[in-house]
Amino acid sequence: MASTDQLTKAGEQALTGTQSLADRLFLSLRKDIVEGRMAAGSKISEPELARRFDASRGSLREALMRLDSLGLIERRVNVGARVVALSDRGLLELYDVREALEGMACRLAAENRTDADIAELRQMLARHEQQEELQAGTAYYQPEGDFDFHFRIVQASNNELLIDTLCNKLYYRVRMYRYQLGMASPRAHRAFREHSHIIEAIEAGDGELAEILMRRHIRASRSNIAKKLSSS
Amino acid sequence: MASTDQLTKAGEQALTGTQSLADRLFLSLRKDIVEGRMAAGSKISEPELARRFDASRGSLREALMRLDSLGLIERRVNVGARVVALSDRGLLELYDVREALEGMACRLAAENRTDADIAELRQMLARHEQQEELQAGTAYYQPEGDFDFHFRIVQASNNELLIDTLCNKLYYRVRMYRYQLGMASPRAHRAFREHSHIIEAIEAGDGELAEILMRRHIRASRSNIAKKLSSS
DNA sequence: CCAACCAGGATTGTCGACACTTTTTAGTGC
DNA sequence: GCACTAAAAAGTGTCGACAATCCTGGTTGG
Repeated sequence: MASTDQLTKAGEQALTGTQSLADRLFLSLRKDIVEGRMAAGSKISEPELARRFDASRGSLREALMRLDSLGLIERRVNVGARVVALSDRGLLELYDVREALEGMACRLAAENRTDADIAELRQMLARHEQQEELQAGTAYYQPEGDFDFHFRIVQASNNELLIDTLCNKLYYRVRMYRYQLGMASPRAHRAFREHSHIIEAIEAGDGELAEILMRRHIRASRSNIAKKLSSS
Repeated sequence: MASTDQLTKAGEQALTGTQSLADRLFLSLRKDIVEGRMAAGSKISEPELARRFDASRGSLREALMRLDSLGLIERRVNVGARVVALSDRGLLELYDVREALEGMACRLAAENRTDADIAELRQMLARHEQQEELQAGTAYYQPEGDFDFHFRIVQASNNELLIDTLCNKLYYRVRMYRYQLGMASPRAHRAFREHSHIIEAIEAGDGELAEILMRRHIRASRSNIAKKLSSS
């Protein structure tokens, strides 16, 4: 339950200019929820949080409102807010939505590809390969490497709505599940090859193939998780 | 600019129980934006709106916060909020996201179909057919009928995240474009046949086909719009 | 004439206090 | 001991006021 308690007042405001107190509260709370410092399903007390962050309840409520529309907390009128509960079903639903959206993102990335995008994707893949050779085995398909990959492809889709929906909304829920259920998948080598083939399809401008490969990639991950869930 | 000015204090609270003032403000403003009573791209003055709705700025700000995360307004720190601007690009982006998500919804609806869902879909289609025969021609593919159809299928997907994303978020943007650009498509008969085939695929439990047909259906509509846009 | 600068006014961000609702707790009767 | 009631405590919803910031128009200097 112990939180960071320190709002990075100066940090992170390079890009967007100054940010409000409510913004910082929002970012800080989002981090705490995603990384499990606020337990999933636990109740949220506005006065207590306001004291802890040394802010007024009004500003805090603004932050909570935004967490609500991110789907990270649930609010009920006159009752209060709780951190959203994690469930097997919720995780599987997330995979289905990602399959649809990231498949489309991958198709668009292939259709609108630019030299810069491809160069960056290839470079990232090379980095991952190096890393994989070093820590042969289970290391690659980790939050970091895998996430970078998916994140980058979505960015290359050139569809603002898609980028916003995935990168600014859904991915926080994904991260929350990863952190808290500790998804260390044993699909390291296979996942790397799949990533490689996806980039090839994008480079070739083959949107249809790129989408199919991305969907398979995500579906395979989903099956893997589903199997693990059913056996516990 | 003249608004409804009357918050339905009693209405709509049957399902969720009592709703807060901020809730009602949110619903009312959302309606005004979607239906164009607040012009797209226009600036929003918090004090003015608060006076108009006879509410405090705090409650109003809560409503604005939620409109922001719906993507219906855009806020900038210390500057204020504007109703989101409509653009050709934004409309086309919306279609791509819908194609991905509704395609998936359609697949899931086929895979998890229930007798109740199918009965309701068939019944709705029959209603639309009747309506089409009456007003032969351009009447069917109208906001109402078409929207009901897509809405119902998404509901049948049995994926809470998908339902929430489409029905409680994206569709308001869709409605906004429909209202304000007045999309009266001449695809009446064809669209109806497409709907019919989609339902058949769902009824047959053929998720793959159902998804393909839905994606084609949406993509055809997108092409239609794209053509119209480029010729103006 | 144009650019930079500087009030004045208006708008946004933040706060503390009050009203109402829900939950908890203490008490009473059976 | 248990169920029901009622008071009190805690929590949420709403409001009005103050402080910080931004936009507007006019002014000054080059």
